[in-house]
Amino acid sequence: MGKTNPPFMTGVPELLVLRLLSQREMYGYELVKSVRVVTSEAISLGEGVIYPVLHGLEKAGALTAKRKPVNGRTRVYYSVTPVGRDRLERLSGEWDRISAGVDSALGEAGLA
Amino acid sequence: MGKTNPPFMTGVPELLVLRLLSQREMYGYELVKSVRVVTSEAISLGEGVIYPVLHGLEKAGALTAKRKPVNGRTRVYYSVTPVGRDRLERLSGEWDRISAGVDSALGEAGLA
DNA sequence: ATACATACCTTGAAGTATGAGGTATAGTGG
DNA sequence: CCACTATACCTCATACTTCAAGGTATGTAT
Repeated sequence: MGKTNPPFMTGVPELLVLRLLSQREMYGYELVKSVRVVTSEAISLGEGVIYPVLHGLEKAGALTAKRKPVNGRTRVYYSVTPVGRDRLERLSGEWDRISAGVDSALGEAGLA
Repeated sequence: MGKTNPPFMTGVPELLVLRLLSQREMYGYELVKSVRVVTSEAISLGEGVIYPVLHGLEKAGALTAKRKPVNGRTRVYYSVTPVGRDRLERLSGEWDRISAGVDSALGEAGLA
């Protein structure tokens, strides 16, 4: 049934979604593909990850949704609110702190 | 009641414990303090985190435990087994992959 | 006596990434 | 005309794991 809490991924989807949407509005399906691109294929998030994150952030007031019909299909575009920008900054700082800590610990011996 | 799944921390305790023990054997209480030191105070893990990780890794065959009486108190020293070294390498590579991906995504716009 | 550091431990709570599965329309190749 | 793929939205159960708080006990300093 697949792994549920893979190492180092907690919080990453939310951070990436906020980061991407802070540059331009996008819809869910587009985000799925964009994450792969901006992480150089290092990280791949399924729709089952993206959509819940989107809904959660919208409920938290960090995103606003806008429905647009395109070619008969409906797309839901998301934009970042001021609340979302605060959240991005906070999360981003948290990431920097922790990744610096881990890298510091890992590099104790043979760093290039 | 305190946060349970803080962002970016999943897998980090295990990685740090394996990394520290790969350098020299240590006991739980010592690890708690060492983590703070090697991460430059960026990461602090309580005993409620360290001990379960230790027990889990021992059960998985990644660590071996050795009881030593010191000054009337008992210390349990842990060492990394070959299985643990494999696990450390795998986790370490995973960390590098994901942190590189995130950094790449975060740096898309205004990197210093 | 009081308090703090050492040193081990367990427990309940809660968040969350994942794969699989579900619906529906548009376009493409045979 | 039919099958298949891509687009585009969605939900759900599972299982993992960190965390704070609390518990036991000894040594040391005040």
